[in-house]
Amino acid sequence: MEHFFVTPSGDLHERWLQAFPHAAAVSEFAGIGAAASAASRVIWLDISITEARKLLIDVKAAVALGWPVVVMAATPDEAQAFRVMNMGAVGYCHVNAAPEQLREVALVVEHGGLWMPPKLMQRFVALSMRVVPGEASVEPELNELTSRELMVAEQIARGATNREIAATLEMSERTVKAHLSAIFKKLGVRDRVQLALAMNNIPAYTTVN
Amino acid sequence: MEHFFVTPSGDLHERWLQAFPHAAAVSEFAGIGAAASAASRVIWLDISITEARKLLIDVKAAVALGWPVVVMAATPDEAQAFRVMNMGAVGYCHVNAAPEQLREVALVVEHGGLWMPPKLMQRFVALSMRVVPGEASVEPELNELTSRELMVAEQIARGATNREIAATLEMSERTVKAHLSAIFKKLGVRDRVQLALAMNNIPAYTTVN
DNA sequence: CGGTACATTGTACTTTTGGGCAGGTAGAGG
DNA sequence: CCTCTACCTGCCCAAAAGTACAATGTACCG
Repeated sequence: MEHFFVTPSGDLHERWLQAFPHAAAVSEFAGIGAAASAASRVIWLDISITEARKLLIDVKAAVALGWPVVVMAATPDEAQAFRVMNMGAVGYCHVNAAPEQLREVALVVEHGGLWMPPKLMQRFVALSMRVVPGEASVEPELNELTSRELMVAEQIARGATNREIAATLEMSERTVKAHLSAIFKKLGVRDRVQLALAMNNIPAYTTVN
Repeated sequence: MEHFFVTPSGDLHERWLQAFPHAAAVSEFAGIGAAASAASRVIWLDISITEARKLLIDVKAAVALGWPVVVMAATPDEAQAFRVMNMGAVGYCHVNAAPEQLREVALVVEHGGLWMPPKLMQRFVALSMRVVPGEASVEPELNELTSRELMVAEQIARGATNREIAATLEMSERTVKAHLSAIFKKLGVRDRVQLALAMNNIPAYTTVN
C-alpha cells in the first residue's frame, strides 16, 4: 500500500509520517501518475490552503487517477465534505487528524468504504433519505455479461469513449464495439447513453417505455 | 473481533464461516446483548427472508445494540439500502457475498466506514448532493443554461436521442444540436454521455482534463 | 475429438453526433 | 432605431458510434 500526500507545500506533515512511515509527498499530480506501479494506493489531498475554485479541479484530477482519494481539510465543513465526496472522493478528514485516525481512514477507503467524521456521516445518511427514489431501479442483469463485457460496461458508466476504452483495456476499437453490441443486446439498451444510465441505476426512458 | 450473524434460520451460511471461522449465529437479538464483552463486534443482519414490516424493527433493534450493523439482502435494492442505512446500518451487501468481500465490509465498518456496493455508493453520494445546503456539482452551472437548453439537457439526462428530443420539444434536429453544443460548452462536458452523467450528479472521469 | 463460449479483429457500411458557416425571427432595453 | 440575446434552422462535413458478415485463436467440457 502506497500513500501519496498531495500538498501545496510539498512537505509531509509530521503526523502523516507517524501514520505511514513510507508515505510520499508530491506537490503535482504528475508525480503520481508517472510511476506505473500495480500496487494499490491512497491519494491524500491536502486542501487546507487551497482556494475554492481550484479545489474542484484538484479533487477531480486526483479522482481521475483511479485510486481512492481522501480529502484533508483544515476546517471541516459539511457542505465542502459533501461536495468533495460528490466529486469522487471517498474520505474526508482533518489535516491534523491523529495518526491512528488516518490509519483508520486508510483501512476503510482501501477496502471500498466511505469515511468521514461520525457526525458528518450521520448528516450525510439522513440527508440522502429525503431524496430516496421511489423504486423502479433498473439494476441491469450484469451477471449475464462476460468478464470483458463488464469491463467495457464499467468504462461506459464513467463516460469513456470507445478510443479511451480501447486504450485502457488494451484492445482495438473494433473489439470495444463488438463488446458493446453484445452488451446492448443483453441488457436491452440501445446505445451507450442508456447503458451509462442503466449502469448507474438511473431509469432511462426508452428502457421503461 | 466478534461476528454475530442474525439470521432467521439460525444457521450460518457457509460463506460466512469461510469469511469468519469464529462467527456466531443467533436468531434472537437477546443472544447478543447478553454477553457483555468489551471486544468489538459486528452485527450481520440477514434480511433475505424478512418481510418489509419486520425489517424496520429488526434493523433498529440491531443498531440499538451499539455495534456496527451490516444488512445482508437477497436482492439488493437501492431504496432498501438507503432505508436501512438511514436506520443506522453502516453496511449493506448481498447475503451471498463472497467471503473476501465480507471481510472487506467488516474491515470498513469496524473502522468507522460506510460500506455498500460501489454502484450504490455512487448513487448514494450523488443523491445526497441534491439536498445538501449549498450546491451540487453541476447544479451551479445549470443556472447558466437558458430555458430551452435546460429542457434539452433534461432529455439527455434520460437517454433521449436528438431525434426524440426534436420531436418532444418540437424543434429541428439541427436546433437540438445547436443547444447541445452550447450546453457542452457551458457545463464543460464533452459529449452527451458525460452530460447525462453530470445531470445525474455522477462524476465522470474525463470531465477535468 | 467435436462442440461451445469467449475474446479478438478486419473490412465495409449506415446512422448518429458534433460542429462550422450562414443565415433567419422576436423581444428587451438603451 | 439599434443592439443584444435567445431561439431557430438549413447545408455540409468529419468524427464517432453502431452493425453486418467473416474469420482466427483459446479454453473448457463431455
